[in-house]
Amino acid sequence: LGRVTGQDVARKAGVSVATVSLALSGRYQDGHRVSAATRERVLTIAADLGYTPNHVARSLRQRKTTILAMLVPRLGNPYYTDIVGGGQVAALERGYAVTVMPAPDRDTRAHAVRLLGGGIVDGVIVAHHANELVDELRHLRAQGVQTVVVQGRSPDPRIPAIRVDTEESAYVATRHLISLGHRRIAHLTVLGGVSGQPATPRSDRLSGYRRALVEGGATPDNRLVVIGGFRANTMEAGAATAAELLRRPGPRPTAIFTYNDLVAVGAMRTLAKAGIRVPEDMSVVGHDGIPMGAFTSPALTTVAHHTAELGRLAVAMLCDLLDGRSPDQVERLLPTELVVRESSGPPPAGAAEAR
Amino acid sequence: LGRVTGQDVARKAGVSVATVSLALSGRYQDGHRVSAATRERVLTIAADLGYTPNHVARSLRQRKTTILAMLVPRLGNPYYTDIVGGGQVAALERGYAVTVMPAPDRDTRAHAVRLLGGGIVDGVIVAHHANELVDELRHLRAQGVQTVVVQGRSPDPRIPAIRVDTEESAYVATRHLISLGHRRIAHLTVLGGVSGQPATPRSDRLSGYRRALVEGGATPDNRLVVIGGFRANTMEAGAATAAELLRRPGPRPTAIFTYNDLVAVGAMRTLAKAGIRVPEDMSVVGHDGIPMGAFTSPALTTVAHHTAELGRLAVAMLCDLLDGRSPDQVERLLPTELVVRESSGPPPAGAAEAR
DNA sequence: ATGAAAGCGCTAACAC
DNA sequence: GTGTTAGCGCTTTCAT
Repeated sequence: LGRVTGQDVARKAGVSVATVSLALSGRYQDGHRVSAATRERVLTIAADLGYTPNHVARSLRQRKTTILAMLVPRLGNPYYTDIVGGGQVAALERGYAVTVMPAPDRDTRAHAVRLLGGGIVDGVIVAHHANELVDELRHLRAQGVQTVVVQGRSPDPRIPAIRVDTEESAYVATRHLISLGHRRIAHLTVLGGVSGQPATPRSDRLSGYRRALVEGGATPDNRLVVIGGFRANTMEAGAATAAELLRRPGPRPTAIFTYNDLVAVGAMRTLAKAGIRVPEDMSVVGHDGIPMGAFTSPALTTVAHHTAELGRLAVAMLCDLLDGRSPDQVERLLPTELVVRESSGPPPAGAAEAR
Repeated sequence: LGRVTGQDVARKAGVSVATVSLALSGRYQDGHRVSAATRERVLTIAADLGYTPNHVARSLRQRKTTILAMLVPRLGNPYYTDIVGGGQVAALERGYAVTVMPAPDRDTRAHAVRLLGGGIVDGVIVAHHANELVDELRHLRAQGVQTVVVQGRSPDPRIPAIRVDTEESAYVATRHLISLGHRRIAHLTVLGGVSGQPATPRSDRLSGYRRALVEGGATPDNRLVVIGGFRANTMEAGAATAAELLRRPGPRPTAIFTYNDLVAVGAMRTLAKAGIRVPEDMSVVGHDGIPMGAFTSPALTTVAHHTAELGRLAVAMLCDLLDGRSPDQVERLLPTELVVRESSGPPPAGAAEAR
């Protein structure tokens, strides 16, 4: 379908393509300028014809796309989409557009990385359990595509990372429960790992949880740790792991700390169906602070990340990289914030004996 | 940062760039083939050098990007992200990658449309109250970028649309409440409209709601209709409009039908805080069937769209368009499904007198 | 102030 | 089988 090109505009305006480009770019540099008259004419004709410069050709020529990509595992988790939201406003301020590539599985991930490595964007922000994407990150870097990691470790000094200290935030969440008087605290978590290596539960949160437990004089008990599958950071998985927890023999926990807020929401659903009241019978504390947590009943106590800020800063770092400025620090940590709402309270009266 | 090009590979392999292209493309057509030996050599050298074809150059040459864009208002609403998810698998099956462009406001929307019109993708799926995007849609079409509308009207016979009949689904939702015995049914809705024209509440759902009311022998009462602001299809807006509803004088409704599930979740939160039990004191029925609705307490009764299918079919239609096949129908309607969960039940015993 | 020409990296037509 | 050549649509020297 005959797209209208700069050539068409040039012909109709009786000028050269170079002039069309100059007129439209509005760049008044060097001795190169275009008279107000021709400029005007070119502009009207371009508008008449509905001319839009071919962005692909421009990108090829300028070796610059003015587009940033954000690679996320899936859009179903508001945690990632909130990061994207923050990143997008920061990008727009700097003249970049943001495009989101969801890569839920191996195939789409491979496809996405191949494309991104092909220079269709100037840089990419990887918000994607980045520890599992080391190869992909290196590949992108090798192609000259600048990258910044969000909420993952930097695999390379030239790839800056920004994240939240999840060991610490898990510690804070668990300590909150301890300070309420809980001693039997369960943890619902998720399997993770780099391909080719044996899978282990995501260890940061687990160790923060254990640290708080030990510090509070409670002995970590593996029967209280339920490990969901690989992509088990979902409401479904939360419901399933909570059900598994309730099935296990032995005295019940009086509180649950979950991998993230989605898991907490799923767990609360299972508890409600089992007739277990939150927080009277059992407390629930989530992790990451997605908006949904403020609207559940009871509203969810959580350790909130500053998600939008995370995205904002990632974009800022990426733009610095693109401008040739290397960032002051390779790994940047953002603080978290304990948000106490309604789902956490003191353990039930009878629980002390069960201890 | 010296990207490695096909030229580099050619030089090192002692062949021409054309051969490199041929070898890598693996296309065995016409008389054009490359000997197994050179093919092998090119491949290893390419791998050694870490060569990735420049996708921008390829796109320019082939006038084909093999990328599809999905334009969505924002990522915070799972409704849209579920559509994207469905679209993505369909796209991948056909060899296309999907990229998501969130366009929450005027600026980003303009930016996105300019880019998309510049040929950076082969086609775009607009899942974006498309009635408000008529100009943008026409612009894209004029640029030769194929477009398909999801959940909006087709503004042009050459732009196919796929959607759910929301008048009907609102009718079904309301009729469900009527059949449970409710007569005072409130509706929380959202302001919409095309720019330049006076804003009105999104009329489809409102009229389906009214139709069911009239049919059920209940008189529509505007005091029971609360209209949120422009982008009020959120949990926050649901909480606010529900609060507004409770503040209004006159007998309380025994049920609420909401614009969508997010609004329902927000409304349920307000009801819970006001000590109003759902469904014993008041029923709530949502609309669109996002996953979250299955995990609230009580679980949300809703009219589910087949969201993933919507995305899947949109991509199928778009690919047909790209292959030169025009779709059988310009507007395609998908059925909805009433999902009765826990948030709807008979009105409280005393409610009959209040009628 | 404007035009001619080169070239971004790739693929496809054609020649050999 | 493989190399040569042209050209996708744009921007950007360099002349004029």
